[in-house]
Amino acid sequence: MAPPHISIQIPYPKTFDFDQCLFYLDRGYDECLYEIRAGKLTAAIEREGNIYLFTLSKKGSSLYLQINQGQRTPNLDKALREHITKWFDLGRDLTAFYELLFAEKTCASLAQQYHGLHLMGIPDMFEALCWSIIGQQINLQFAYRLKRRLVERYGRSIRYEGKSWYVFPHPSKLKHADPTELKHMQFSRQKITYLLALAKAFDSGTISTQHLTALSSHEAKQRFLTQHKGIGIWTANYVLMKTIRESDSIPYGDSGLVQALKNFKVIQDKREHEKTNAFFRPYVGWQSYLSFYLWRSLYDA
DNA sequence: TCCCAGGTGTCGA
DNA sequence: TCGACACATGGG
Repeated sequence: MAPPHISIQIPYPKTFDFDQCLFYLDRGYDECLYEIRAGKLTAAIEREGNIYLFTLSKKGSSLYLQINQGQRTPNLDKALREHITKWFDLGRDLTAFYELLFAEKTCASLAQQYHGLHLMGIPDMFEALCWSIIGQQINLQFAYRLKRRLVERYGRSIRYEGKSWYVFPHPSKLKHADPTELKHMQFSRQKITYLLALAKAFDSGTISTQHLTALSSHEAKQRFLTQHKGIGIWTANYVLMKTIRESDSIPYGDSGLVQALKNFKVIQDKREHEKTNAFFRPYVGWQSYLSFYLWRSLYDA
């Protein structure tokens, strides 16, 4: 175990506010892959077959990452740094986005209320796709419960101070999951079919982040994803936004997005597609961020 | 009981 | 291409 005083420093851009991000991560759902307590984030991560536990906190103008469990190596330091940078989108400065919000006026309050909130990603594409499928057409509370059952049954874990810390199940493990068992865990037949097919596709290499990022256009990426059963346009856009951080990936039709647009009086009905498009048009380059901020606004509505 | 929730697939016009 | 509908389950 690494001595507790050893920690990795991770710098962040001036538009970043750790507390805003922690608030988003800790919205009161039964999250099973990390824990937030007293301004610190603790989570497990799997690298090169080993599971490590780390805690992330803020001191001054840097984030500090402490490894609680697992042997520390230079490779691990680098991997953790990359993981946090991807998860919190630390490579991005939001100044231009805030200028746009102020210029467009309709949602200018977002720039003030959530200043420093970065788009919280899901770096692992398999996890992002599974999570999208789990969450389709059910309420988030139930979706989190299903995720917990899946993770605790098929995910690897590490013990630390009397508690198990899980990482998301690996495709090679999930592809062998028993459909009957998943049914007992309250997964619908559709979700079971989609999840098992997805696990097989990842395990065989049919779907991979490398394949996806190699495609040239947003449309090509959408097509690549939506040819798989269970992945529709909403899921494709959600994953492109959360995993490879496409800047203009709007999850059209999303019920939360529709609600937020109604709250801001942009639309009155979800079928007002042209009004929605016109609203998003000036935000090219930041449409994913705008969608994310609109989701965030729902928790204060 | 009814409607909705961070949808998707299928079918028929 | 588009709308209607089935799927599936919990919460308000």
